[in-house]
Amino acid sequence: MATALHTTVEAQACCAPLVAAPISAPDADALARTLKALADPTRLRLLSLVAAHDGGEACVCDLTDPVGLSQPTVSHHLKVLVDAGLLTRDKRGVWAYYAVVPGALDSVAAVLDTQLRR
Amino acid sequence: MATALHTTVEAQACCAPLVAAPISAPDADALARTLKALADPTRLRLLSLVAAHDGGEACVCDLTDPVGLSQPTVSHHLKVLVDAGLLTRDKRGVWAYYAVVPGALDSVAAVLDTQLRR
DNA sequence: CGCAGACATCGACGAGCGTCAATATCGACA
DNA sequence: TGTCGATATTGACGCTCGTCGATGTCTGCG
Repeated sequence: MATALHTTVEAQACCAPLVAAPISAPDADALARTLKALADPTRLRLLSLVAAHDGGEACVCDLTDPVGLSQPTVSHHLKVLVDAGLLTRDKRGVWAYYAVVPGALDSVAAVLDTQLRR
Repeated sequence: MATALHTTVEAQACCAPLVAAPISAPDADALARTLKALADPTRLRLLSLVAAHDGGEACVCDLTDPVGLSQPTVSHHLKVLVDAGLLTRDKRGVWAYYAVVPGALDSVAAVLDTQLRR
């Protein structure tokens, strides 16, 4: 589904007029959906493992052992991350290769700084 | 309890050697605790409302109406945010004034960029 | 074709979360 | 002292989440 986080980021990320108006309810909902996908230690480790892997991509078999969970559980977490727009899935032959979406984390960080700073 | 997020941030936030090694399990746990506090639309709105309020602080009575929830529920969410180290509580007389912790959100954003970028 | 392996889906279970009404606590003020 | 008002705490409810074992689906290979 890839929640878009289309919150209007000000022209420049640095030194915006700080918090002018509070976040709207729909924007808060969208941000919360993305953060909920991130707010799990296993998913953070999976994201990190994929990012640190050779070529920036990894298949499920590379990730099952490091996190110490069953294969269905790892597949479930990866699906959550893909649905949140944080990971991409590329099935080549028998293997499914996951890679981090380039700007996704930056967007989250930018919204946090822009909308909630003081 | 104020989870510290003491993950060692590289010397400069910009252009670090990207993801060298995956996040450790304890670090992932600490980050997840903070993100879990953020991953709720009501708490995001409360954080935003406090940040946007005059003087950077607000009491419970200022926040109950905008979010449309009961007073105990708002108090509960504020306690979660304080326990996560994202808000401070200052009780003056009958009122309790909440304010955003200056660097907290920046830390979260920095860890996201540093540990999970590619 | 038939088998083996990689991954996804399903169903179920226990734990945790968000919300509320009811109640408790505490400070201000008459 | 006694009452009022602002906030915190408690107990309960329904719902969501993380995890697993079992099973389904699809690909490559003999």
